[in-house]
Amino acid sequence: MDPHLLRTYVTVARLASFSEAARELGYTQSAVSQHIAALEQDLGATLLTRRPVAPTAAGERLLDHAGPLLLRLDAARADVVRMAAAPAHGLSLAAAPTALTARAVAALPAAGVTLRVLPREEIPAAVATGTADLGLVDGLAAPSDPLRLPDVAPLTTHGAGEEPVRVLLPTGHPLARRPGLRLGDLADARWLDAPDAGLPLAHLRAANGGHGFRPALRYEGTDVRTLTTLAAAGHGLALLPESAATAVPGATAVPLTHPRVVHRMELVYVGSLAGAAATLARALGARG
Amino acid sequence: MDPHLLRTYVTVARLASFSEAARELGYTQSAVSQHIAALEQDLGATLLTRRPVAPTAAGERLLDHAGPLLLRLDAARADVVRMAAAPAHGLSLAAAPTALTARAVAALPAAGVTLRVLPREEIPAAVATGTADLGLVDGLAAPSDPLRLPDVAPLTTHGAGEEPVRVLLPTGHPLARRPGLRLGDLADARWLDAPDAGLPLAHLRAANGGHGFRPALRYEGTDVRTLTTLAAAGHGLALLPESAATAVPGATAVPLTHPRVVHRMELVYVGSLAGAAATLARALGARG
DNA sequence: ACACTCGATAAGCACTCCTGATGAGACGAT
DNA sequence: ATCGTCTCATCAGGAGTGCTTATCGAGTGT
Repeated sequence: MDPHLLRTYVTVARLASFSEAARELGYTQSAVSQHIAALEQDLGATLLTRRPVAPTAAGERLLDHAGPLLLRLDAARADVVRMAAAPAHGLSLAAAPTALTARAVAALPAAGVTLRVLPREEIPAAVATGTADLGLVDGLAAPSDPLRLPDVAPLTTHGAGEEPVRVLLPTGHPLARRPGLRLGDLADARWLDAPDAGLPLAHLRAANGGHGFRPALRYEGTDVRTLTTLAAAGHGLALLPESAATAVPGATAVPLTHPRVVHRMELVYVGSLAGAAATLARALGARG
Repeated sequence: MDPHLLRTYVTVARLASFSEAARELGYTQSAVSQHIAALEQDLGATLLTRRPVAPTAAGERLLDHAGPLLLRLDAARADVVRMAAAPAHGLSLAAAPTALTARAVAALPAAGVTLRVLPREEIPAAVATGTADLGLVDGLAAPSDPLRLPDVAPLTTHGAGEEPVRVLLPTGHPLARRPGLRLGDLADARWLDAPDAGLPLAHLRAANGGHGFRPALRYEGTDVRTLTTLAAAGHGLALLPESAATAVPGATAVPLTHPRVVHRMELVYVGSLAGAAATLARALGARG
């Protein structure tokens, strides 16, 4: 199972074409054909149907594995290379959209920081592969419980604060006057689905036994303001940290009383912090 | 970063010898030397000091990555191969020690099952690499929260029941008469440390901010009866699921009132269940 | 001082892996 | 139906890789 072969396999599967994959990878079509044949012989299973080119059942399983595998490989290489390379001069921070509270932004130094906003799931990968020196992820969790992060590499995490969670709804909404809301009562409401902006509706549905939490409008992007505007306009409910949900024109943020979850922020990095990264981490309120 | 090179690297690091590693891998010493040289050139960093052979800082990082990486690789291969191979006749179940409640054991069919008890952390790997068809893991979690499992491969998990947690102490112990105990009050007590038998003291310490929960006696093994006997003899406290902690001669099991955690069991498998495995899963009480 | 162990290096050779050319189906247009 | 075209499989050849054997140089213990 040469990573090379794996890489050509995933591109062939993605492009659904041997010749296209060959062009993209800089090989000849012949080489790609031989790669796939070698993989199939090695594993003792046909991975792709030809004409049309599509993964078989076994091929689908391999695809599930291949992504994380190649990612980990990149992460390992980046990690080791980083130790040998000269320390970077700038400092780059990858943050989830809703993790960028005013407090976090205020903690950034005046100059020399590159800030990149990414979907939450991609942040550990970005940190592991060296795209960012420091990651700031967030998510819902039971109070003082650590977040569940995809483990692409051995990463270190530090808690960096928690805050209450609120349900954002249009001011005219019948539930907007309530002092608090229970999530279970909102399963049948219309929700915003914004996986990249930190509103993982699928998680809520899963926590509710797979029922309810049907998406009304799906937003693909990482802008929280857009999200709050959509919620205010009645396109669906949004579950947001207090700091992101307050002071939204035309919307009311009602505290969530049950289940007892908080919006938690965590700092992610590889190895140990040094220099500017350590300073920033302290400023962001990282606690052991 | 050929997995081959990675594999020889980890064995060299483990054996702290090029020649020994060559013998174990069936290569010549020369080949091993060239492998390491190739890796070092590829990554642009020296990974090992020679004489004595020991990993450098960069090498240590690579070692951290290599284990999970090679494991995932094995898991991927096993998963794909399994799809092509004939379905196994027997059914093998890997279970964590404290996950084997009387209810679980009663659910096993009369014949045709291979049962293997493993430390909790190894079960996902065993299932992923095909060593077991079905895994039964357990652990402490907030009520209805899923467990945190090392993700070696894309695995499916199903909740399979929760039960209260109890602190097991000798009947004569001053705290044994209490109706309930708070974990925070027990940080300074003497605890049993049994990582393989499902008593991860390190987790308790981590949850407590790294303080307290000092190990009194460390037990390396997977036998729960031994553990309860040790607790009854006063060698240290043990945190166990209700079903494992009750009816222990000489010991009293006091409910844990805070934090609100439960002992949760989950079924782990790869892909979807079929045949005997599905029947067993239903019997074990798996819920969607 | 000596033999011995261990890792690095050099040379040789088999084998791998790529390219370029050709073959074999499938599909659409005429 | 026939042709042209597109796509993947196969074949043959050559550059390069990766292994082995052989030898060296540097520590190490006797």
